[in-house]
Amino acid sequence: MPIAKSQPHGVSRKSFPTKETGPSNPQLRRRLRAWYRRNARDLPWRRTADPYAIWISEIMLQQTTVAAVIPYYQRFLAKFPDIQSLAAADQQQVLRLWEGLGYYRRARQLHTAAQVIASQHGGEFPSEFDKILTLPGIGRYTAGAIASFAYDQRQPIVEANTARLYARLLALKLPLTSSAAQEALWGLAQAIVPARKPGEFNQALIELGATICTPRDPQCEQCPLIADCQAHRRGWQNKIPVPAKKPVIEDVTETAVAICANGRWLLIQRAADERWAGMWDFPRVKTPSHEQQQGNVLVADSQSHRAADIRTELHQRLGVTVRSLDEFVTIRHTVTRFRITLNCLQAEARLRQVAHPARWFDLPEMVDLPLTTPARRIAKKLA
DNA sequence: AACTCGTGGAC
DNA sequence: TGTCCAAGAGT
Repeated sequence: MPIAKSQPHGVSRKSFPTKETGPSNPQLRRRLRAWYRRNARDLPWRRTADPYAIWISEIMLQQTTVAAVIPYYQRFLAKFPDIQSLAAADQQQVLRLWEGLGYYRRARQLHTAAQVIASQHGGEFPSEFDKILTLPGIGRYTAGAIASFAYDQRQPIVEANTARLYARLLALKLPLTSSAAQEALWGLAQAIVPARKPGEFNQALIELGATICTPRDPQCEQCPLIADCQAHRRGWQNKIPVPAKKPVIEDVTETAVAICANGRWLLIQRAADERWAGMWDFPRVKTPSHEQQQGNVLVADSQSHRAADIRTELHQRLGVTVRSLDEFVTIRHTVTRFRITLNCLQAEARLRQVAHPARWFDLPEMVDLPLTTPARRIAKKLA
């Protein structure tokens, strides 16, 4: 469970360690607001006060760039303009609209949350911070964002842009993911958010982090807070925040088989406990490999999978007898900690009964399904 | 506290 | 080609 709900009125100005130029300096806030009024980008979710629309945008924006989100946001709101329409939708439609955006749990929880709001909040998005925070997929940041943007409540926010900005203002040398750093960042966020128009002010903080206080080569000369920045004062703006250590990437080779029978294709629905849960994929078989670590990468040296083995496994798992087995395409796909080389084969089979999670689809049906990213690429080549 | 979960753009 | 990174949440 999330911790330490913020206390909007619990922190006095004097309680935060501050100098003349500290975060409680009203000049700082005035400069930031003035800068924002001149430099704010015109983003779709800044044109609305609808908490539903703002909610959708915040979920989509989690770990996702603005440019990637915009077309998804437009399509999603066109299809599901309100909580009721989303709550009434079936999950496959929601996933289809989310396809390509990644982190699909967001879509499933968004859908669940809409149903919770419909059944438990009278269909109206809750305005109380603690109630917002209880909804699935909404954590401390997103609850604060919705509360401040949609309801203009004084709530602090810490996300990628603001975390970097705060870390530089404080010359914070800790990794941002550490609990000590998180405490400092939320402390500053709480101290800096004003009582007047906190939503606009939080947007201004994000905007400054996104466009001026960038990860690399920040444009300090254009920053309205240059005089308040401890990192700039010490010339550390390129050393803060300190990089986190990167996880080992594993190299994986798999074989996918596009099996056709009488114009229908065999797809598998991914299980709830695996990647791309609920989405459809071409059947895959593991390619035997011998992993070996090279530097920071686990490399799989894999001999090409024998056709006879693939045929046997498909028969055992799906009860399908494959006749031909031809090379099709190879897709390289990088996911969180894996670099997947997907050898795709094309095959023909007899149309036979298959049991869940497998199913046959004709081409028009297939293109309407929520497909995994590699499966979508394959489907496009088949069409 | 460390992992998991995706994808595409910038450099 | 590789590396970094994004309006995080859940476990």
